[in-house]
Amino acid sequence: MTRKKVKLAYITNDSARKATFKKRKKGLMKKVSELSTLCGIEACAIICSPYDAQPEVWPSPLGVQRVLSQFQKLPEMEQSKKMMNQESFLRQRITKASDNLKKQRKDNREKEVTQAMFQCLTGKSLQNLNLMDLNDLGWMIDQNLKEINKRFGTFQTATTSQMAAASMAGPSGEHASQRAEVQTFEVKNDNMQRQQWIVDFLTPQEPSGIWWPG
Amino acid sequence: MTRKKVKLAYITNDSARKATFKKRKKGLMKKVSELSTLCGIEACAIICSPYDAQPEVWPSPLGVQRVLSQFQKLPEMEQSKKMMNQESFLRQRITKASDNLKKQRKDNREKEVTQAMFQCLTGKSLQNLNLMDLNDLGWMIDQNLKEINKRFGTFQTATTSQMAAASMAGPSGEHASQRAEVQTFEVKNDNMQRQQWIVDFLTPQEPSGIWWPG
DNA sequence: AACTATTCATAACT
DNA sequence: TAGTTATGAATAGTT
Repeated sequence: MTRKKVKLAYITNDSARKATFKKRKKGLMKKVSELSTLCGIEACAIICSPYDAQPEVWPSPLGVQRVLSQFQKLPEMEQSKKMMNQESFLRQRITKASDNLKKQRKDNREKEVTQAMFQCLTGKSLQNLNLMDLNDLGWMIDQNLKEINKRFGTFQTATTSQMAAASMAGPSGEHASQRAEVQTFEVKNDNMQRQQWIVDFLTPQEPSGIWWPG
Repeated sequence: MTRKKVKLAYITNDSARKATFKKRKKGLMKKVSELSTLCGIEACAIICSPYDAQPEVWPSPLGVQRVLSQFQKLPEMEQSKKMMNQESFLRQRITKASDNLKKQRKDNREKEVTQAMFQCLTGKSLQNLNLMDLNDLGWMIDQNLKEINKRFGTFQTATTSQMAAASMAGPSGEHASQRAEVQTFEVKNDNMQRQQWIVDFLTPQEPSGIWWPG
């Protein structure tokens, strides 16, 4: 019943800390054992704690000595070179976490905009979207239109397909259908026109605003 | 998309072994780092592999030396005493696994019998149960009856409750209701009687066998 | 290297 | 202290 994500910090509660230590020490030893078995490499672990008079080691005193001798043979300078110290280790994890956050935010935004797009298709008003939302929405619709046209190109050039495309296009599609002479729904990536359309849309004194059926 | 449970053995495929090594080494270092942070203890890890010219260590050369000095101070005999060697480690895991298997079998059996009991209540025939099944079923029904009677004792002694109890009791309940004079459904743990009942039940030439509604 | 279905580890609870 | 369980984390196989 793990409640939260466990903040990575010293556990101040004594008994909780000891319990966690016991569990994690066991888990760690198991991991070392598995790594060694699966990959056929020599590894050792040494854990010193106030709970045990002696350090706990894996796999055995001799095993530890064997691995240590490999390590200690290296001159001090060489040791430092390849090794990861605690600071760089943490720095690496922070960087990773930041990258991840950024990616998540991007994903979330894309999902939001996609949702807005589909809400358009089911007739929801766009009145509560701000300028940035509308811009992103327009971009996404363009992307979808491009994809649709690309697929059209693969199969046919007949005009019978145009209606289906229009029904999936949202605002830009609507916009496009107002100039029905255009033979396909090729995206005219005309940002100025869109900006104007959005401004028109957001201007309240225009009573003939675009409404979605629903 | 992990298919199987990963048998704990040397991975013969070279590239798979290397990939696993990389992933698990990273995971292991993270675990060591977390243990150290969460519990405020000094730990180090050293991993030697053919993939890296030098051993990889955590948390740093100095950190390793610090932990090692604690370890190496101990006389050899002391070291061996508390330490877990590879054999005893594996032996411990085997014992644990066996215990677990036994417990699982017990649990499964209990679930089986419980299922049979509820199938009784929904009118399924008992013809395909063997002697051991019936014995266990009887035992379980007794346990349930005991529990029911215990709860009855807590609330009331009125006879109106008896019918509800009978409807939950399964074969033994049916058996009991044939001696309707009994004031409560106290379990008469009469094994001889039950054995006889089971034998009767299993004897095919008895056409007046007990049938469950359904 | 990135992805996900799945196994594994374990925090919180008895 | 040890056992249980829901949930977060690690990772095997794949792309």
